[in-house]
Order: sequence, then C-alpha cells, then structure tokens
Amino acid sequence: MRALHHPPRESLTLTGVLYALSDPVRLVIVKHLAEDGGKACGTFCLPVAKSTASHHFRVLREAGVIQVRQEGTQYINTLRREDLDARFPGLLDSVLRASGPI
Amino acid sequence: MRALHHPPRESLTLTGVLYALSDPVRLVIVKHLAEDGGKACGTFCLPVAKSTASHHFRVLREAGVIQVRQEGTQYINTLRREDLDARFPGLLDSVLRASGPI
DNA sequence: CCTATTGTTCGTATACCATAGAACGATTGA
DNA sequence: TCAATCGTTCTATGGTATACGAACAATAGG
Repeated sequence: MRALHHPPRESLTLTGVLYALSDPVRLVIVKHLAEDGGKACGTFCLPVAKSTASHHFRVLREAGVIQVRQEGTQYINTLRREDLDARFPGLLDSVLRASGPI
Repeated sequence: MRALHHPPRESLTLTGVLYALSDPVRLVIVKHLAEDGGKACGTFCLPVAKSTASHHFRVLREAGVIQVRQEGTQYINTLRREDLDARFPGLLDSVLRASGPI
C-alpha cells in the first residue's frame, strides 16, 4: 500500500486537465464516475488491458481529475468535483454535458 | 493559395477539441482570438518558430476551433464560437474563464 | 521585374504517449 | 499457509507530437 499522490487544488493546471480529458478511454471513465460516484477500477469494462487502464487512472489522478483511495484490494475512484469546479468553474459540467450519456 | 480544410460543425469531436486546447501555445492563441477577433498568425508573439506556430494553427483549424481565411499574404484567424457553442455548450466559455486574462 | 513579407510545407530529430505482457505487492478468504 | 483477487509497476514497442531550419509559394509594393 503506497501513498497515492494527489496534486493539491491550487496546482491543478487547465492544460493538464484538458489533456487528461482528451482521451476517449479516460473520458469514459470520467463519465461513469460522474453518474455513479465511487467505483473500483475493475467495474468499468474498458476496451484496454488492465495495465493500460491503470495508466489512464494514473493520468487522471495526477491531473487532479479523480481522487483514489484504497479499500482492501480495490481502488475506489471518485471525481474531484469540488476542486475542479473551484478552479475551472463550469468546465467539468460542460464536458459531461457535451459528451452525452454513456 | 490552397483550400484550407475546415471540418463541418457536425464532425467536431469533444476529444479532438479538448486535445487541441490542451497545449499551452494553442491555448494562448485561442485566448488572444477570444479577445481580439480576427488576427493574423504573425501578431501573436509566440515562443516558438514560425513553422511550429503554423503547426499549432493547423491543429486548431483541423479540430474545428478556429476558422482561417487568406487575405493577401496574411492568414486571418477567428474562433468558431457559434459552432463550438452549438456542439459543446459552455465549453469554450469555461475554458476562457478558467485560463484567465492574457 | 525585383524584393520584401507572410506563412506553409518538407525533412528531420527528439520526446512523449498509449498499449500490452509479465512480474510484483497487498489484501482477503478458505 | 495457500490461493485467488485486484491493481500497480516494469519493460518494451509502435505511433504520434512537438520542435526547428531550410526551402517553397503567394501576394503586395516599389
């Protein structure tokens, strides 16, 4: 169990968040999290290998888009809605609205 | 004078637009255009060579973020605000607001 | 014409990203 | 203690981005 690094709210960057959201796989993850709250990595049915999925969760976490906590052998992911809304008001909502339903 | 390809509104993709906006140089271009309307490529004082700048204008154009028209030896760039607002409501505004003043 | 201006295109080098398989670590449950 | 589960980390690879200089094309102005 290693400490997962989460950037503080102040150090989130717009370009970093936009880049994190610009990948189709990562966008699917974010959309799922927006609908369902905390979900483990294995519950997403992503079209990539688990090592690749892990990479995408890491990119999202390091960009400040998601918060990850360990529970047993699972890693529970949640959107950092408050932080994103505070730093980039309206951005997440417009992305979620534009991307449509899952 | 070659025809510059502009994707039609319907074929703009969210991931494509987000990716185009996720580069610092391109974000600066977009912010300038949001403030000043139509501007030629040479008026941006970008920290890259002109060939690189040309590449970034091309990425923005092919993602559907900007419209480019030739006037004499200059290429005048404008934001595709209406198309972006129609396809991805609120997205451009939130990005511009989040990125702050130039 | 000739030249200057404006920006594109080409060729190339470097760096980074998405992807996957294999190995590993941590936890749970039998 | 042993096996199964869940996800990460390591390593490698193919593809793509970004960057620059040099060469090119088109236009405007003298």
